[in-house]
Amino acid sequence: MTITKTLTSWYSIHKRDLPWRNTTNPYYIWLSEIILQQTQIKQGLPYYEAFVNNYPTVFQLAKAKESQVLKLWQGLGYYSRARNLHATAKYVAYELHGEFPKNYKGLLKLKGVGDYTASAIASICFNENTAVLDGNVYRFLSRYFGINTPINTTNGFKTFKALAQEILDKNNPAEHNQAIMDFGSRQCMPTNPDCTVCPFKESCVAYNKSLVAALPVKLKAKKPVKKYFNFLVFISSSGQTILEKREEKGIWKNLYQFPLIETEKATHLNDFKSKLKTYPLLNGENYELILFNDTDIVHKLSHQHLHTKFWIVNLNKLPTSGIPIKNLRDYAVPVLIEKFIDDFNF
DNA sequence: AACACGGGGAC
DNA sequence: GTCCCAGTGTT
Repeated sequence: MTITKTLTSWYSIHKRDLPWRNTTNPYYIWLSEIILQQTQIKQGLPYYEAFVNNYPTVFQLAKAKESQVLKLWQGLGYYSRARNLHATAKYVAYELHGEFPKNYKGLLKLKGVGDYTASAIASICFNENTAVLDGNVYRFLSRYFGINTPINTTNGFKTFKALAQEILDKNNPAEHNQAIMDFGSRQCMPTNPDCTVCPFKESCVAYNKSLVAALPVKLKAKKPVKKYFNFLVFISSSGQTILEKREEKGIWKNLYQFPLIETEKATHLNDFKSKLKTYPLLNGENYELILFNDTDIVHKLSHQHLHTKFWIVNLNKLPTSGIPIKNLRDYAVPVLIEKFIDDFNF
């Protein structure tokens, strides 16, 4: 029995019924693949439904404003995916007349489409023999073949990509690729897989050498840096507040937030008050300052831990142009801000 | 080659 | 707390 026959036999019983499994339309496959990058299916599924419903074709996505696309993406993270999604939709709609490239090489040129996504679309939509290599495939291959090369290195990528390509079913790459990913996700899972029911238990190197928990090998990530954020939540007597768009590159680009003052360490009421005396927006203004959260809210991201205070600034008239508080929810904001808006009773 | 980029969920 | 998730782009 070949690997691929065992995989597809397993897949015929255990495959999940997912909305993008019933189509080979590259627009829908592309949409699902971008949404699922570094994202579990359970988390991405409602976003896929929302995008399909709001933008049934690439032309409608192309016509949308980026702010609308980011609003629909709100909460999913890695927002460059949404910005690249929109840019690519415009490119496909207006430069390629709505037709996605029909092979790996062409797909790879699209913004937000890398080796994995190009391989997935090329195989699923166009039956091109390009093996996918995602977290699930890394895990299965490293265990089955007993390979301890770290997966998050250039050498690891080359090694596992070549192996994935070697075992790819050249007669049915679409089925093979989806089967191997589902298998990694549902049978050969990261922790405590039930290897006693695994169809590969006779030949799996990791299982037979008790290396399942040790594979795959992955180089350690850096520790996240701590940052100290102070958001100024302006509230005017006419019910307005101030939102700013994050224009600079980096985290949350093109999302909105309350005016932010970042400090080197945690602040307290009195030193923050004196700090505000040199803050341009509040220079010479009369206002009342109230700290919303007594203890810092710690928002944990992969690379940053954000220790956050929300300062309520009550005043008669805003020092600059603002927006009605009732319109706050029209703007795409980070989850940290969204949670505050939910918790604070405006 | 190393790093930045979100947020949720499992253990 | 640690690790992972249908990875990609930048430096």
